[in-house]
Amino acid sequence: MGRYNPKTTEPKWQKIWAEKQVFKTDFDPEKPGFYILEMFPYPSGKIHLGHVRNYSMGDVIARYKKAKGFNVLHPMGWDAFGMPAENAAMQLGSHPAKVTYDNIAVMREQLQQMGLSIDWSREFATCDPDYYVHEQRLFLDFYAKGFVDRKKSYVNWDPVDNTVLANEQVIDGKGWRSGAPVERRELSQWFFKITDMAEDLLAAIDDGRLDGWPDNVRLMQKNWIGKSYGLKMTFPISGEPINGFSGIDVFTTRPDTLFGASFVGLSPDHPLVETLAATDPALADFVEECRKTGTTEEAIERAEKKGHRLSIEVEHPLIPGKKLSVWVANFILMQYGTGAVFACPAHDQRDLDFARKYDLPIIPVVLPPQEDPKTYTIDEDAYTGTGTLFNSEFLDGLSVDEALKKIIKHIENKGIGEGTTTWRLRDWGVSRQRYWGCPIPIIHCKTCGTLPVPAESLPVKLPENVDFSKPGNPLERHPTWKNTICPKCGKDAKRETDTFDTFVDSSWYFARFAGPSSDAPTNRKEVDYWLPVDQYIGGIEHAILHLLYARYFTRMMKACGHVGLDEPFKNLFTQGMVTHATYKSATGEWLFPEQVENRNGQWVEIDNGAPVTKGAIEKMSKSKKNVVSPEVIAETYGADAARWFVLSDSPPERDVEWTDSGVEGAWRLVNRIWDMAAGHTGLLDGLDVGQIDTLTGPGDKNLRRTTHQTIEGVSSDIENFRFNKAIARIYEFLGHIKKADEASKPALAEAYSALIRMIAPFTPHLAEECWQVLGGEGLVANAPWPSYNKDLLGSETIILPIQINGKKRAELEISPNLNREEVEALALSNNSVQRHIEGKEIRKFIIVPGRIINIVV
RNA sequence: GCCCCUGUGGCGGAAUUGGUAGACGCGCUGGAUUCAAAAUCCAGUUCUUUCGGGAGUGUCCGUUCGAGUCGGACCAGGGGCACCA
Repeated sequence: MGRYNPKTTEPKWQKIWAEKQVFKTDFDPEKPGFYILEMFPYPSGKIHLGHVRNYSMGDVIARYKKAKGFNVLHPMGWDAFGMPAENAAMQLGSHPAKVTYDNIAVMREQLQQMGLSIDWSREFATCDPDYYVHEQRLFLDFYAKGFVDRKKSYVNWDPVDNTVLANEQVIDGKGWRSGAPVERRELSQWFFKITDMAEDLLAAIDDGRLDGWPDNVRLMQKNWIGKSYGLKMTFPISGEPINGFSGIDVFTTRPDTLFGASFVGLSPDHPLVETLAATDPALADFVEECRKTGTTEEAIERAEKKGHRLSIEVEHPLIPGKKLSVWVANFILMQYGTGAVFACPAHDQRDLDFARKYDLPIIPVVLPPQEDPKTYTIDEDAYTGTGTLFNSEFLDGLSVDEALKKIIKHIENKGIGEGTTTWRLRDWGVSRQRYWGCPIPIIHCKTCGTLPVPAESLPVKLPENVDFSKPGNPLERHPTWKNTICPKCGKDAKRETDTFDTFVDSSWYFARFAGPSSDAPTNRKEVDYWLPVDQYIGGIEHAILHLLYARYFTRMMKACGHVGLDEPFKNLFTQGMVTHATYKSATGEWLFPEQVENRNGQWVEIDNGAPVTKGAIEKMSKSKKNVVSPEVIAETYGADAARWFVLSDSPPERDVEWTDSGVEGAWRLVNRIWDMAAGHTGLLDGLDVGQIDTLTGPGDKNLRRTTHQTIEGVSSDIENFRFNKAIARIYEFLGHIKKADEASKPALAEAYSALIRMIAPFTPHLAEECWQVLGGEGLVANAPWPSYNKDLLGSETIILPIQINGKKRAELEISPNLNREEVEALALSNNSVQRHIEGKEIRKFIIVPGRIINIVV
């Protein structure tokens, strides 16, 4: 037998799997279905290590479940709409469709070379009109059901390019191309009313529907939805009403601190502020200044706290005669609550920072335990903990919880406010002013208003001849595309030129896979059989947005009869990211890792020796160029070694920092297994796989015990996503097989048969080749998973560590079924134990059966 | 800033969830094989030591017979923050 050559072996088996349609899946109500799905990739051009890791994990599960007798659905498609293709069109002049489909062709080839057990017959891209026509149909259904809304919201506006920018395109508050300071601008946009379902999206997190999800993801979603109960109340404006406002409605989750109120703060986007700014140039300047912060919560929160005092004052609702100043503050978000707050600086850090800056009063009203009300003061830090109310009239002496209840009741009784539930979650804005997305099927008519495109006119296809020479939305400036006629009155009308957020595309693709050629958006019969996805796998970076939108979308689809369930993903596994250091040239451009090297401790560009700044270790992303291509590994060592390697070292949920070392080890393993198999040609000839497990032979107890222990361990490791541990076990098993010289042929056959079937999910090509050489029946891809016999797992003796005062001093090898007294006697007779307890009194004798002995002296 | 996560030898990591810290792999050292090399195989590898032992899981403090694991405070790194996907 020659050396193992993946270059010929891997394509050979891929061809055989394809010809025999081993991974093609059909609806079969007789068999239990198992739907495994990895988050589908954006076709960026080449697969990267994150993909290899993600799809290798999914493939292990898919092949394992198939071996366990499930009808496995393991599809693949492309999240194909999005900004990068449109940017490429602007920079290189190529059409987004061409760029996208070219990239898909390359990446499909690369994925196929990995030997994944995917049913390629179900493949689609979200930019296929055959896919997005159904997205438009779904939208019409949602529109009819009242799930869709049109309202104003803020976007990043580049005043030079006259275009809307994505958050990613805003760098230090400036447009990425123009360099102009970006403004926050209001625009009418389409929304899905996700807040209407906030209650159920939240409830499902804790009522068992998401029990198969990781706790941290559930917690993140819970915090994101952000249900909170508080008080909405009015602070009357002193004197005459201003511009029709007689009071300011504020929302607070800490009404217990009402007597510590120091001032009232308004968002720069608050309607009252807008009316005042019309006649107050200084205020208008301040508001404009605030709007330069951009739209992200992060930017607003991190910006230096700034305020502008208004000329109006409000009255404290419970303290007659007390007036509070009113400020516009840049950190107050219009989207949350009422866009106005009352501030209690003593018990809120942001309010405290603001109060210190503008010299506003600080009145503590919650006294921490063990503090004296006469001497208690607030220094650097606001006190946000629990305690006893003081300085608060009728609330004095109450706990925070009691005070919250009492004050809400009190305000409600006075009729100046009410207890209210608010949500952090905002409606989902789906409008994008871009070309490369699914057109929103809406028609604007001057007489009839806004109308949905009639279902029979779908799809609304993207025009192909578009102009990318300038920034802005090509659909908007296309000479003819937006011209249409009103479906109601027949007069000239305009198409909606916004396209969908790409999160819409990825919110239902999993349902489409269960019937990819259906005339309706979904094939109900197949959807009911396959869904929910039994195992969903993807990056932790999608923990909130994608997963929350998909959960909401599924509810909307259910309401329209397209699916029969609320929660699309039964079990979720979030893998860690593949990270790598970033490198920046002296001119501030990102560099690929292969462009730089370390010379005497200094990072330089290989081409010209120019100095390079090594930046943070971040998730691999094309925009920062800190990517390592898996091609080199696959070309040198083959797909199996690459798959084995990405799963072998790190626990799957953890981030991995990529290093080159270690691939060699995977390559060695491939060869080692091949050599072992090649040394036992025909070992499995004529043996029925199912029968091997019951064979017995003399003198090979140890080998059989190891074989069955390994089967048990590897099976549970795979079920629990502990691929690194499964692999470690296989390494140990290899060592045992090699040393089992005296084992009989049947025991050896059992070991080899189990070994090859256990490595098959990890290194499928190698497994097929070995299976063939050993004389296994059929394809290992179709072979059942090895089973183990519980009776063969146990060993005759166990090793019990002995501790004296919690420190290990000796070991005891005993039979596991000795009783307590016998163990105690054996322990005390041990030499090392005697030396350590000599002359001391035994105060406690702890025996944890099968675990440990601890003697306290 | 807010929410979530992570931290163990030279490196990636393991530890049955409170019970022998360092499985397995990488790297390194020594040996075998070879004309030589590659490949392969075998052995060793937390630090320290007067060879009895002592120290040790980011830092400090606590709970316990016993802490990598539980609690508190802190430090460092990563992810998300609604138009990157």
